[in-house]
Amino acid sequence: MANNRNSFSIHNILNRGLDCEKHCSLDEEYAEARDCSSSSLPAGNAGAESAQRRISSCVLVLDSSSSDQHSCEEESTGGEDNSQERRHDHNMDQQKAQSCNFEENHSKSSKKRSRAAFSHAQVYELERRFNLQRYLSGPERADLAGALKLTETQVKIWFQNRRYKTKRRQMAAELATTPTTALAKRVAVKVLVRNDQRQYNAEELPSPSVPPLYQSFPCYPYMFCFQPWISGNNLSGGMY
DNA sequence: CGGGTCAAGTAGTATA
DNA sequence: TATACTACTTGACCCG
Repeated sequence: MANNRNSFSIHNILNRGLDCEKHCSLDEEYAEARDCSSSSLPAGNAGAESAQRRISSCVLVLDSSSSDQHSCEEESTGGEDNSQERRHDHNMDQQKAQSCNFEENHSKSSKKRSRAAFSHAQVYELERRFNLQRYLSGPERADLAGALKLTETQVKIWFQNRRYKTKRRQMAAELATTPTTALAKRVAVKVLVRNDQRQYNAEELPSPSVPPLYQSFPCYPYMFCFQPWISGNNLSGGMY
């Protein structure tokens, strides 16, 4: 699991947010969701569709008011009566109970884990901030957490998950656009014949029993991008 | 009901 | 050593 770590410096971190903005902006995701949301969604774009619903509703909220918790609660009592809104109502109730007592809930080792779902306004603001910068300093995180009525831990985890999600999507996109021939394994092959002359003795020939590839490379999801035979940096998980 | 999404949990690592 | 990171994994929830 820890085999493919990429070390990074503060310099990388500070530059990363700007470098990757073109790949993973909210606008792009929203546009992509819009493009795919009509008929015949390919497999895997269900999320894009729901993202569209989610984001568009966020825009509706935030266009007309601020992004604080009050506007959020007002939104949930608005005219829309779809399931998303019902979910949101539930989320808000859940959050009233959870978000304020987040640390306490964590100290209790309850068997049943509850999943706090953030409100539209909270997600929108988190996304907006994520587009500006992928990493938050301590004070920045505290400010954002305070503004969104979340804990610093929740903001930190959200950014961690968001970075990983972006990376996964980018890797999947790269994989989809990379021709399969480019992923073919490069194998060092001994030159057997050169200028019509044999370059080997019969006993030098390798054993025909070559173990199958899958024995050498366990099948982790997303790991196939880090196959060691791919030289260069194009697919080496080059961190955005 | 299966699969996707998401917040949180976990393990290992880097850094101050 | 504490903290935050990545790279998953887990469990709850939602949707077709």
